[in-house]
Amino acid sequence: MILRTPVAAAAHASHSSLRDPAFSASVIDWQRQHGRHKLPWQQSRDAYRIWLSEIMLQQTQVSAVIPYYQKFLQRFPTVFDLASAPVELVMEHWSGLGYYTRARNLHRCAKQVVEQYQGQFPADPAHLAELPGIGRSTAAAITAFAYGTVAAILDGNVKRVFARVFGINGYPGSKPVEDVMWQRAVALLPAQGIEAYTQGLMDLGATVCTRSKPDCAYCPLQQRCVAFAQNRVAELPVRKPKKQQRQKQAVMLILLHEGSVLLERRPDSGIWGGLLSLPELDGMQPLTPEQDTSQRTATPERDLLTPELHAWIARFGAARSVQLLPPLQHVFTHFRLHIQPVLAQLEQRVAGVGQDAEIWLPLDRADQAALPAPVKTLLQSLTQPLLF
DNA sequence: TACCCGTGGCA
DNA sequence: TTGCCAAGGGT
Repeated sequence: MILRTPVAAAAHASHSSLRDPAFSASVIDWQRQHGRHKLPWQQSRDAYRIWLSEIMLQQTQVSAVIPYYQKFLQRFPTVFDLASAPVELVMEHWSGLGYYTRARNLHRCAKQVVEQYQGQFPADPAHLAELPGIGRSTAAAITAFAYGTVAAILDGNVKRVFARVFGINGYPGSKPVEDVMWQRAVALLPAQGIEAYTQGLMDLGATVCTRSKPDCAYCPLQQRCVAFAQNRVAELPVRKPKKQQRQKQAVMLILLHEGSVLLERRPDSGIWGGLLSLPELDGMQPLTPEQDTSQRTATPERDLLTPELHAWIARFGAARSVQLLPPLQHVFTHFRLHIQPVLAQLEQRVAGVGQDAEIWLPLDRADQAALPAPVKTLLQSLTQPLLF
């Protein structure tokens, strides 16, 4: 395996089979006639202004950026003004735009440009991409607009256009698909007119080849568009696959004595931080998919009513009975929790075991306690034993 | 490598 | 209402 720099890899990937001068010619011609020319950052070739706009536009729509861009430029007219400003002031002017590491990287980048490049943004995208907050695509956009450097961008607009025009299946966010698209992006670069070409790809994606209801009738690439020919415009690019919810399981112990249940206070950080909850015997173990699909049936008792469990219970007293209750699920934003309740009734409670971290709550007060919703539901169901 | 990061607009 | 996603980069 030969290691290559991104630039060398890009050049290597520029297979002649992918070249197609008519593609860039169509984009350039369309951009000059129908593209956007009056955006605030298009009025100069000042690398500082172009850089600022590109950072603000990362994952952010034009309409949201414009007021921030103008206000920012008014307060920080040059890279020197920005570099010498306190980061708190920069954050104030970024507040509301989101993705705040962009603002910190912007400030760091300004300092580096001043210190390492005497305030002049480098014209080599490889050098530019070394700076904080500037990746391969942003570096190419900045150098193309500011210096006319021929380099490829690959943002969300380009990915959408490419996915449709070339009929690329697969999620563009995945590494292999992105690699294919970078190869296309490099191979299709024009020798002349990089500014109009780069802007044209962005404009096409933003105004014609939109995510929903694209204006194929006015698209300069319609004749060569695979998705249009196959009537698959609505299907491409492929949607981001829904990440399968993480599955976790917990065995919760319901230890009863004289109408009260044993609770623990959870750590302040993490799920249910600071709430009271039932003791969890084996923490939250991830479930294998096989286990997940078999959750309809209760875990075999022999697997759960172990000697360790009985020993754990015995610390609190003599158990009259230990039994499994029906499992239940609780859905969080980012994972699904499978709860296996174990009900144990104490004949006698060992005195002095209850430390300050252990709380005995009367069951009839469960509805008022600071309990997680599924735990509260579980405890309340105990007062209606007919359910079991 | 897949996930995280903020906010607003849209269907 | 909810989910998806928009001029990506850092980890």
